[in-house]
Amino acid sequence: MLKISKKADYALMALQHIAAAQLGDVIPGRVVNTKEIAEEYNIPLELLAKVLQTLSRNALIESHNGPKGGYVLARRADKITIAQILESIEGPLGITDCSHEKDGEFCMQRDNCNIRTPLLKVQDSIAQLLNNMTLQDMMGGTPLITIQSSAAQGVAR
Amino acid sequence: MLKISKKADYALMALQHIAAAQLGDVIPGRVVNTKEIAEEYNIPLELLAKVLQTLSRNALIESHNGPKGGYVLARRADKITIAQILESIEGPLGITDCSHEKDGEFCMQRDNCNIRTPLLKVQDSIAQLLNNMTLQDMMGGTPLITIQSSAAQGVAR
DNA sequence: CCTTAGTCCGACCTTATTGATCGGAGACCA
DNA sequence: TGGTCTCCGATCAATAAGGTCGGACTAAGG
Repeated sequence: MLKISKKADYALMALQHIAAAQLGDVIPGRVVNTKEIAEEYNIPLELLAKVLQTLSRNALIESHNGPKGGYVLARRADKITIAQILESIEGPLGITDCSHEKDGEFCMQRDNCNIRTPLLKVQDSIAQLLNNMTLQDMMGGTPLITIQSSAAQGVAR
Repeated sequence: MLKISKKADYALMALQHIAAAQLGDVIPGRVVNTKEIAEEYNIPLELLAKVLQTLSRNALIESHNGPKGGYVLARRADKITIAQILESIEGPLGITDCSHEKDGEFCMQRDNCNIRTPLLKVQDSIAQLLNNMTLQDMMGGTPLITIQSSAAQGVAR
């Protein structure tokens, strides 16, 4: 239960990879294309492309077309939260259907609903969790920043 | 995103109702049948029945057949956690596909996967949240527990 | 300047999961 | 013992996810 979609998974992997490339696993500011990511993680190429398009449309990454093109982070890794990434792909966080009811529409159970309030509390806790964790925080295994020792480069790629 | 299924929703409503009936909104120890719950909350009768069957099979409620039959809580409301309820309906908690991989099977991305560890941290936090909240806590606007998000700190570095 | 290879982009199809439904079996009470 | 009320298991339709195809654009290289 509460499983996030494959597309969201792919988005997280791709962003982690792009961030790592940009922070300097080889060359700082490097542009990385769809094919490279797809092969690295065994993700269906065309599906990953679709995911990256969505992320681009939501201004999390920037696309550069043509030969030597690819994607670059739109802003610093510590300014991109997990919540933003997931919401770009799967839409707004909503444990229940009645989480974001507009005026006028409401579920059939609304009148006597006895679980709405507690569930919204749970939802808030999860939202807080995802909002407080950034892409930077996910870069645990890979060396942060720095062009440094050749040992570090060996590990990174 | 992260939306729980309708069936899980129904399960929570039904259990809350059964618990309320049992704790004495009219008669303590009262047996409540499927039809009563379905009408109270405008839930499709047959679908709710299926949900209750599942809960019964998972030993969260006890079924009594025949006229004047119905369902009763299998144990005290403060001994039933939200996690147990949701898992009965939707299966074990798993943010990602690789959450409960058995030996031998693993996702294609496993080798170079860079997000598995941080996501498992997030999952643990959510599990903790759901395990610490009982059916009792959902009764009548009672105060709720809130966990502070420790996932981000735990993963960083 | 023009060709060409490489890239992103948007619409389409297939498959799996959820939501909902139907008829039957068992149990209790009169 | 008959009838009625209840739970139960198997089956069908709707929705969303996963995956695929061809076209449009860009920038380099001759």
